[in-house]
Amino acid sequence: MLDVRQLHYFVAVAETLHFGRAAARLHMAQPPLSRHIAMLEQELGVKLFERTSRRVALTAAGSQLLRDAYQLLATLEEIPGRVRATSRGLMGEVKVGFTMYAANSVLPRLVRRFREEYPAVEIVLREGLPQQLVAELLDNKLDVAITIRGETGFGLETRIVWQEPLCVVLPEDHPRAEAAILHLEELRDDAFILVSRDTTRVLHDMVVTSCRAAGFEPNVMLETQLQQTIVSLVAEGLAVALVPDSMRRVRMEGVVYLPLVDAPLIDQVVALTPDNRNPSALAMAEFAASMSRDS
Amino acid sequence: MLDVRQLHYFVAVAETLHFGRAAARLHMAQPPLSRHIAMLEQELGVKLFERTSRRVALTAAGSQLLRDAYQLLATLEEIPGRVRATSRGLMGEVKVGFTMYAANSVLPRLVRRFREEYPAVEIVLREGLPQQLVAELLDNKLDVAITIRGETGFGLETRIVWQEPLCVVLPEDHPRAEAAILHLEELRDDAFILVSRDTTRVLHDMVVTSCRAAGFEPNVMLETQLQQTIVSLVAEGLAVALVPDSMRRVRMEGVVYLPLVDAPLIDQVVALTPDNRNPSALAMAEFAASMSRDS
DNA sequence: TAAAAATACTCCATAGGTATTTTAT
DNA sequence: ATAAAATACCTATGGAGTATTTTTA
Repeated sequence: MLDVRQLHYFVAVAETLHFGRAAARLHMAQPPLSRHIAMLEQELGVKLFERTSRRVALTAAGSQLLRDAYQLLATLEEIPGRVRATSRGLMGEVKVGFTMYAANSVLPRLVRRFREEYPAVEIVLREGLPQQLVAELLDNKLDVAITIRGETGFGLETRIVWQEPLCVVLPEDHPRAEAAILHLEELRDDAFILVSRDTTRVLHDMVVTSCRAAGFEPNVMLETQLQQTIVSLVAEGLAVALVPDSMRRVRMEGVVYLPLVDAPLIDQVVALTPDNRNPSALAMAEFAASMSRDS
Repeated sequence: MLDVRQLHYFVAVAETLHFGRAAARLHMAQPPLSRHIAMLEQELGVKLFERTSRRVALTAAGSQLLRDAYQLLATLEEIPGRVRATSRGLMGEVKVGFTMYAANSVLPRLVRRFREEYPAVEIVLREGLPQQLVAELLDNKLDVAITIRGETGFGLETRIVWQEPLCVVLPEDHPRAEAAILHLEELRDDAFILVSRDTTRVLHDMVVTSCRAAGFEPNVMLETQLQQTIVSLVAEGLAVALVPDSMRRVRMEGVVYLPLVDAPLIDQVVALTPDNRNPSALAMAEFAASMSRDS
């Protein structure tokens, strides 16, 4: 294997074309320098310099080695910086899982701003259902997940990144569809569509709890897996529903979204396992949490 | 500057995740290996391994270093081969000058075949007049030149790569235009166009000498710089000319090319300065000379 | 308590220094 | 004749070894 120190020596001689001056530049005496070049030539089995006592010139092989040595020494010098950057989270990869709720609210901004701050960090994005995300976190398939608080279970660190109220979705021919704002008890006689409890327990329970707090038991007509389905069914005039405010982005013929008095807040959190040692993941989590504080 | 030996040690530990086994693989004892990893970590200012007495794992910085180290060590291993290849002429660059005579005859084949044999040698081609090529050779602007023997002057090494006879160009309405072959003396009363002596002395003199050998002094109507011009003027029916056989490739309305009995041969040579140390140039010269022997 | 990494110290190989010779202009 | 590279020989730094201690699962 080539000795990198000898490559340095070689570069000095190749640049000065003078063993004495090269030695001075290297803060060493000339004889050991001559010896090192001779060793290098022997190891390569190739003359690197045409030399007389008056003139030193590179051979073709020498020029090639000079080019290669420049390249190698440059990459060698870059390595420490890259490694240090990685240890500070400025370089690397974060695998981010997220729910559709995040996709419709905080995720795009988070990704955009994080990319500005950490351009050398590769962000790998994967959408999934809340439980799935938790499983992948615990399995180290994901670094962080942007999901709904309460779906995270134990053993995960969570920090709030976004809060949004529930709002009401009504068919546009509903008697209250023209209202500016609703009290939940005005819907005590309506049929409700809920997201199923085993998909997003927190959202399901939040709706039921809110209704009970408003003094009635909701009349649950059916439960679905996806929020999108809820909106579609409301559009058919079959029922009403409570959905996260960010669902307003899903515009659909035949539905209206209305705010709710004293609407309960849904917390979106960034979650990660406490033993995650990926500095970019920690940076991402910290960044997400700070974004929530700022806005 | 990072020590490459330490990078090797690091790779061994990173691959085995076990200091003892890594040391065994490196044919060394475990303590110095631990010390080297510690030094590397100190130099980088970064933890490379999470280690307990039971488990060793890479940190994010460690993974980054592993990737970088692989890359660096691989290029380091490639260098000797590249340098040796360069010294044997298998890699590098040859600057080849050539005349239009070469372009019309031997050059295309030479370049094609040389590229097959020496795919890693970059061939830089430049067309020029014979004297210009010689000047650029002496000035080290060119490595080799494919030109006409006799135009090379002194101080150059030359080897024949191609020989071709002179042939006759006639206007198609010339009385001898239907002949299968001509004796030069049949043209004793025709007007001649010659290439000017200061452009291609050898060609000029060869025509004059041939005519004299055939027993007459050529009636020189005019002299031109370019063979192409000669053919154009012959097409106008103004005169006849003797041109290298490869000029037949220049087909033109109104001219016919005929062979000549006892036609003198023009030698094309590869020329280079005797002090050229570019192995690719020597390879090219040798290759060109051998091509002439083979065909 | 046992397996494995870290520390203490010892030794020698080799990188570098000084003195000198060789070489080419 | 002289500038500069090569050779001879010496010295000492630091890398590797052995023995031992520390650590944690």
